[in-house]
Amino acid sequence: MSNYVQTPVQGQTPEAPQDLVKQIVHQIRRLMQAGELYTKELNKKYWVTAAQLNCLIALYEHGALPASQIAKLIMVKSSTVTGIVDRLELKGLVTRVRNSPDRRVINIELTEAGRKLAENAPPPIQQRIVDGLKSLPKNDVEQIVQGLNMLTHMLEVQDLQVE
Amino acid sequence: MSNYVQTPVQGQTPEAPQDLVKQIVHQIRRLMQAGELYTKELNKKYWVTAAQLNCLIALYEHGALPASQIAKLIMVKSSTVTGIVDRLELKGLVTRVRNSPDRRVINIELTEAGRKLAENAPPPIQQRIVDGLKSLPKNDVEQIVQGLNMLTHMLEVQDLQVE
DNA sequence: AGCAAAATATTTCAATTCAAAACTTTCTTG
DNA sequence: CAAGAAAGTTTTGAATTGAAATATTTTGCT
Repeated sequence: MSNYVQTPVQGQTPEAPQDLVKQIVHQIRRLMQAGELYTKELNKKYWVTAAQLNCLIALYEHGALPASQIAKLIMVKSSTVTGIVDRLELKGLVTRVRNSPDRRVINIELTEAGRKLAENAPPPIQQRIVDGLKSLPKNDVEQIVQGLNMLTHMLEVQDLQVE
Repeated sequence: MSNYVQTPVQGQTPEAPQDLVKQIVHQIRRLMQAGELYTKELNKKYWVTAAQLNCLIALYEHGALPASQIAKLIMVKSSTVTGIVDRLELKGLVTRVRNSPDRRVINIELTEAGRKLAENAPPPIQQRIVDGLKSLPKNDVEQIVQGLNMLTHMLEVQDLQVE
């Protein structure tokens, strides 16, 4: 924590912290772009995108799952899962099986190749964060977590208010 | 700041804060999804997406700009700007003019309609954050900013290492 | 002058994402 | 039991995003 942390201007009105808001929005966009660039790079090197890898890992950790459950775990709508699973299926990493008594549900399970890929997984986005966090004191790590918690909690409360 | 902040487990090894990393990744995904849901909602109500609105606001604040400059301001690659400007042009909110001595550059400028829209802009994502921040003590706001700063700084340094 | 390199913008391509609508199957209710 | 609501999945359509390739123009160097 150092020179790149801009300290707020003295005498700022507490009601309209416009520049702080700008900073926050800016940072969020940077996070998103970092994620996008990372997934492209991942796909080029390992033939699997971040979304696909998240899906594989969810299946590895929880066993075979229907699309709706995967959607909840990787935080995406279920129509998005369809496309991700399509591509994983084309690569032979998962299969769709209709083995539930409820014939609406279609379970998605790892193939052998999928399981192997999930096991010695190519570095997901997490690894980069792990590496970065190693160099920070624990207090800073907790500050990041709490800041994000406040932010997401805030945005989700706002989401509800709009409905 | 309260119950939704998960306190870390006692006796955790400082070298592998796996659950903290999981929380951070989870929060980032929540931020991204909040942004996605917001832009869809915005588009439904105002016929303009968040990316398009950011582009309009950049032009309003800086005057006519070439695509490469817009790309830097709104933090996307310039091939992305092309598509955004295409759609804004279709709606008559911007025009492309080749008025530079350097005939490679194509300046994008607001039309009257675009200027009006940028002036009394429909609430961009910022507004939601402004509203949320109002209910937080200033210390918390600064914590959010600093947490994000650390995170993005970390990811961008990592980005460079990959090149 | 001439030619290679750089800069600017666009095109093409694939992946992600969500909403809305469609489809199938199950559940509920009268 | 039949009609319709609900649940699970997929399809369709539009926007965003970035990489890579392409086209045009400018610049720099010999």
